[in-house]
Amino acid sequence: MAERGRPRAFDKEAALARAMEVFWRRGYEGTSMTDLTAAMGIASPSLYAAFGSKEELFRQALKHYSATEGEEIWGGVPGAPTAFAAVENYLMSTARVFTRRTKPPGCLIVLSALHPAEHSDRVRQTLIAMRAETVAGLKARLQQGVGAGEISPQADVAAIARYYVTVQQGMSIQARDGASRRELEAIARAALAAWPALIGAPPAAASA
Amino acid sequence: MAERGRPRAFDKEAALARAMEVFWRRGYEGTSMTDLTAAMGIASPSLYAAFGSKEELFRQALKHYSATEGEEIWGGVPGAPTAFAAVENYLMSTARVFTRRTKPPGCLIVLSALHPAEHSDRVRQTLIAMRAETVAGLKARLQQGVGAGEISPQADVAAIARYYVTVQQGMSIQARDGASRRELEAIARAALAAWPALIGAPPAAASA
DNA sequence: CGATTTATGTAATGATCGACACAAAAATCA
DNA sequence: TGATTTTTGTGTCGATCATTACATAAATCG
Repeated sequence: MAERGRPRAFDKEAALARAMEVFWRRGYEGTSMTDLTAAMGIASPSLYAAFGSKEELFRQALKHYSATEGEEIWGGVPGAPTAFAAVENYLMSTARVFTRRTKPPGCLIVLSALHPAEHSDRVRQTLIAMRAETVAGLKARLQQGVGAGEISPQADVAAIARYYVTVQQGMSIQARDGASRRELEAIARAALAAWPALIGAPPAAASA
Repeated sequence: MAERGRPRAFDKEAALARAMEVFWRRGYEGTSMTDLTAAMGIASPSLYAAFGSKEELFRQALKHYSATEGEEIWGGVPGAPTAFAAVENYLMSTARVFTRRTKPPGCLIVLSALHPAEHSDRVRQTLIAMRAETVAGLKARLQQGVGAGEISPQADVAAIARYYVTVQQGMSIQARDGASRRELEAIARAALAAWPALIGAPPAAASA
């Protein structure tokens, strides 16, 4: 390569991974520049030169999270053999990823910015959009299940997708409260127990 | 009454209600003294004289929340005719209370302090304990259902309670993301669809 | 080599955080 | 009335927030 100027003295990818973990554990607003520079092992001018600002660093941390943790949770969904297997894999992967001893519990995308605030509202809106995309992605996979004859065309796949994503988001709270992997798996199994009742025609009461 | 000294010039109960709503909307750390004094219509020395500190004000707001919103969500649970009716009432009340146009979406107890932080960790621990009490309360109501013969003695009532509380906590996230009352009710119905499968003996796979 | 470019460490910016000192105001008590 | 007690409004405390000036260090280019 041989680029001009003094070379960077730290590993940018490693520093980003550290930053991601701090945001994950403490939230966007709850993370201070002091927290970040301490965890990344660099001074603030280096952080600004490499990542732009706290908000831009967070956005790059979001990408890193999607590529690593997000992939581990969601990776099995698109190629799952059935719609049920996709949902099952999604929730069971969640139970595992949310309870690793070396990583913060729960989900970065769900927990990082839940409250409206002037100086973080763009971040919050981004996260809301990402969560909506999760519902849309699961709905799309369920729609495949309708095409495959696994799910009734009468079923409300949007509602089913929203339900399972809601359970997964609740698991973030539970993980924060100290729930074990086994407990999260039991929650996932309970949620999956509704499946047979959901994939048929909707009950008459729903359209009344 | 006739107490000594200059009388308070503001309504303490009304000011507490305003403070509760600010904490509810913006979270504990996300709420500043400036936010509070503006919403309550008083200056900070009056706030400190009447409520002690930001943390003590929050704790009193928590009590107020439990007595009003909490009661509206939970009130029907203890006296419900059946265990199923209790859970149904819990989730349906939640869908209504979480989506009132004049109030912040979602639950104060669930959303206010999810991240560990030095100057708010006692508050966070209190909220964790309150959420654990919710699970314990629902479990106790389900246990009554076991006694009444509605639920199999083999069923894992602790897991069932944790599952339904998890769904309700996920509904807080959904409400924050703009879900409507109808959408939350659909989530609740989907969660309730698991009920028949949950109240029998646990599947063999669960104990393997 | 000297000139240029980029990164680093120190230190400081203005803004905001929660909390409080202080004195004036408004009530009761003697 | 004067003494006592409590609240109110103004102003400010040190600490911390995200961000950046500035000078120095370390690399490449000519």
